[in-house]
Parts: sequence; C-alpha cells; structure tokens
Amino acid sequence: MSRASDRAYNHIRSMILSGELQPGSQIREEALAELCGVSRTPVRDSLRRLETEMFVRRNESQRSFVTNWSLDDLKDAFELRAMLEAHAAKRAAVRITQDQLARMRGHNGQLKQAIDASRPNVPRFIDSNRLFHATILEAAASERLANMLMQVTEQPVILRTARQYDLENLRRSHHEHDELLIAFDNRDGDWAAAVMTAHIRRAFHAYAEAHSTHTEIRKANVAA
Amino acid sequence: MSRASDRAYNHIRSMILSGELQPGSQIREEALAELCGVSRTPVRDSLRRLETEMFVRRNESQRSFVTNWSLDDLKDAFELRAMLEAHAAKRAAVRITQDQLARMRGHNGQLKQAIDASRPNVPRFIDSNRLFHATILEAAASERLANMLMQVTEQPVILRTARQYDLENLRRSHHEHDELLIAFDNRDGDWAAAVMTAHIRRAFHAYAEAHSTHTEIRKANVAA
DNA sequence: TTACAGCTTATTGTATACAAATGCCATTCG
DNA sequence: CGAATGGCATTTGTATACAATAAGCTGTAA
Repeated sequence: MSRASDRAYNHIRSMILSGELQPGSQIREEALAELCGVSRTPVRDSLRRLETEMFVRRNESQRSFVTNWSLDDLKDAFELRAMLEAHAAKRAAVRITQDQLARMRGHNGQLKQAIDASRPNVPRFIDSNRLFHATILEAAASERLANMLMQVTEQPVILRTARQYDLENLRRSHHEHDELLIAFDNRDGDWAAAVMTAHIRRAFHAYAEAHSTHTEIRKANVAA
Repeated sequence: MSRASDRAYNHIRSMILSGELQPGSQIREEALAELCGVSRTPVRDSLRRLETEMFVRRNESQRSFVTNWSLDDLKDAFELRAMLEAHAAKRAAVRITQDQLARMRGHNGQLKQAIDASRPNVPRFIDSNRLFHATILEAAASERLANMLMQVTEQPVILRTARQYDLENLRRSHHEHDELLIAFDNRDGDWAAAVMTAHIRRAFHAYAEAHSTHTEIRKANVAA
C-alpha cells in the first residue's frame, strides 16, 4: 500500500488495539484524517479495510464505530481460530520443510528464553509465539487460510490482556509447541491438529480466566 | 452501501463471475468507471472489496488483475468451505428454530420441484440451494463464520460450470439436504456436520469431473 | 544486437470541493 | 404535555483535479 494509506491504516488500527479509540465509540472520518495528517480519502480506504477485519462496524446509516467485543464474540473467534489453526497444522505436517522446522525450533527457543529470564519478557514471548505460528501458516501453503486466520487473531481485547497470562500458562505454551514439533517431525497431521486444537482452546480459557479476574478487580475498585 | 458504490461493485463482480472480464486480465480503474457510469472513487472502493474477497488481486506495483483460479486454488477453497459449512451445521443443529426448519423444508421442496420438472430448472435449483444453506448459516448465529463462508462460496469458475452437473448429482443434493433436516430434527450436531462434509466434498468432485470433461471437450475441439 | 538511460505515457494515489443523506433540535399543533 | 414536522448542522458519498509513481518506448553507445 501507499504511504498515506499505510500510515492511516496502521495509526487507526493501533489506536483501536491500544484502546485509545474506545470500543463502541463513533469514528468520524474527518477527525481521523486530522489525527493521521492525511485527507479523508486514505482514511476511508482504511476504514473499509478495518471493517472487513471487523475492527470497525457501520450502522444502518453508514456511521462507523469501534467494534465492541462481547465475551461471546471472543469465544466465537477463538472457536474459529482453533478450527483453522488445527487445519493449518494438519496441512503443514505433510508439507513442512526442514528449513521451516529449524526456524520453528529457533522461535520456540527464543520463546523459552523469554520466559526463563529472571523476569518473563512478555513482549518477546508474544513476538516469538507469533513467528512460530506464522511459520506453520507458511508451511500450510494456503493463502486463503492465511487470510482467514488473520481475521481471527489479534483481537483488541486479547492483545491488551495477553500480559495477564501467568507464567504457568506461558510454560504450557512452550511445551505444546514442542509437542507440535514432534508431530511435524513424524509427519502426523492428525496428531498436529489435535495438539493445536488443545493449544488454542487452553489459551482461550487462560484468557477468559484472566479476563474475569480482571473484571472482578475492576468491579471491586468501583465498589470501593 | 450507497447507490454508486453498489452499482459499481455489483457490476464489476458480475462481469468477473460471467467471465466478461477474463481471469488474469488487467483492470484499469478509469475503464471500469466508464463501464459503470460512475467516477473512479466508488470503483476504487469496489476493487478494494473485491480484493479482500480474492476476486481481484494486485501486483507489487498496485495494478489490479482478475484472479486466475488454478484447480489447486479451487480445491483449497472447497476444503475450507467443507470445514466451515460442517462447523455451521454443527452449531445450527443445537440452535435452529422450528421456523427456520420449516423454511429449510420449503427451500428443499422448491429445489425438488426444480429438478422434477420435465426439463431441470438449474437457475431455480441454484437459488433454492443458496437459500437452504443461508438458513443454516442464519441458525449457526456467528457473523464471523458467515463472513468467512461468503469468501469461499461463489467462485467464478464454479458458477459458470454449475450447469454442468448432471441430474444424478442434483438429486443427490436434494437427498443430502433431506438427511441434514433429519439430523437437525434430532439436534445431532455431529451427524449434521458429517452429512454436510460429505455434501460439499461430493459437490467438489462433481465439479472437478464436469470440469475435466469440459476441458477435454475443448481440447478435442481444438484438436479437430 | 543488446543493454541502458532518459523521456513520454499510462495508471494509481491524494486532496479538496461539492452533493446527498442523516441526525438533531426546536417549534408547533393536537 | 407529547408527537410530529420542518429546517439546520453534521457526516458521509462522489466527482474531479492534480501529484506521484511505474511502465513502456526510443535512441544511443558499447
């Protein structure tokens, strides 16, 4: 994409992900244009794109709003993600190259270092984790599948609460990745798919638990 | 969407589906604007949308082309469609209302009439079929899933060769729909999902066979 | 003849002005 | 007092002009 459109898209997206643009709040093209330092034209492009990615939704009269995720929506997204990632793992198992396997081992090694440090380095964990999963997607060799998966990962709320996961859950992720690597080594698609399903579903429950705790803390603060 | 954008989108999309715009051919915004009788602005909107739907793709220097589907691409799309529709059927089985079930029976009845006529009414078959599947999606109650499924149905080549399916395959579709209805009646999600998987995969093989026959006929014509 | 540089043309990207649609508020009438 | 209606303000949609970029072509030199 071109410069102005790029800037607008990334800027708006990051404002949504960070919560700077609050879920449910209305979005005005002109206001965003000023914030991004571009005209409405590239902003409109960005909004259309963010709309297909379900970060933004429009009401019946074409006004745009930041999507407000319910727990059900997130559950829905995770369910689809589990299915799609399992499918990707299954495809990857019979297509993956030695080079890709080596890279995945590297990413999982980095991931382990991130959580073995005296203080867990969560951003680094997230990054290694992303690269690990991206390599599976690469090995799955389906552009369509990759596009779809992009739509169900990186939900705003998830990113903001990823830091809530406790060390135990981060360790589990590492071990599940290890098991995936063994399944790939054995070219066992069903095994890989099963591990992946479990991996994503556990992550969801870890999120849900962290989220409810977080919610309760907030409630307590409000009550106090 | 608004009027001009709507017109442009539908016009361009139908030109792609009909083959009027040939797969692989370049698309120039100005030319489309004239064809649609609008300015480039709504055409650009439409192209971005068609791009996310993979009807159009852009090269590294932002030129747009009609997507050229390989058999592998189609197989890929069908594979994903089978998985997603099975998932929808599973969800629908535990959520479907009596009203939705009744409508589905109605659509399948229409479908039967379309193939029982002295000459099979293929457009009517396609329409009833679409409504039948749309009702399942409605019952599945997942907007995200619905969006994803839209992306893998109605591929250009499929529409153009749907008319190739023989009567036997149309009848099979009808019977598989009947079985789905029974599975729904029994709220048996696993059964519904299995029938749906079989349904879509059979459709793919029917397509592939019709396609290869068609290709061979063309080859024969060229050779003769 | 081939490769490359520079120019010309074609195509897309962006800004802006204006048109159309929608929401909002106040006023009026029942 | 409440509901409906009219007009004003806000927001989005479209057209168009211009800027930027990429492609193609032509002429020249090795």
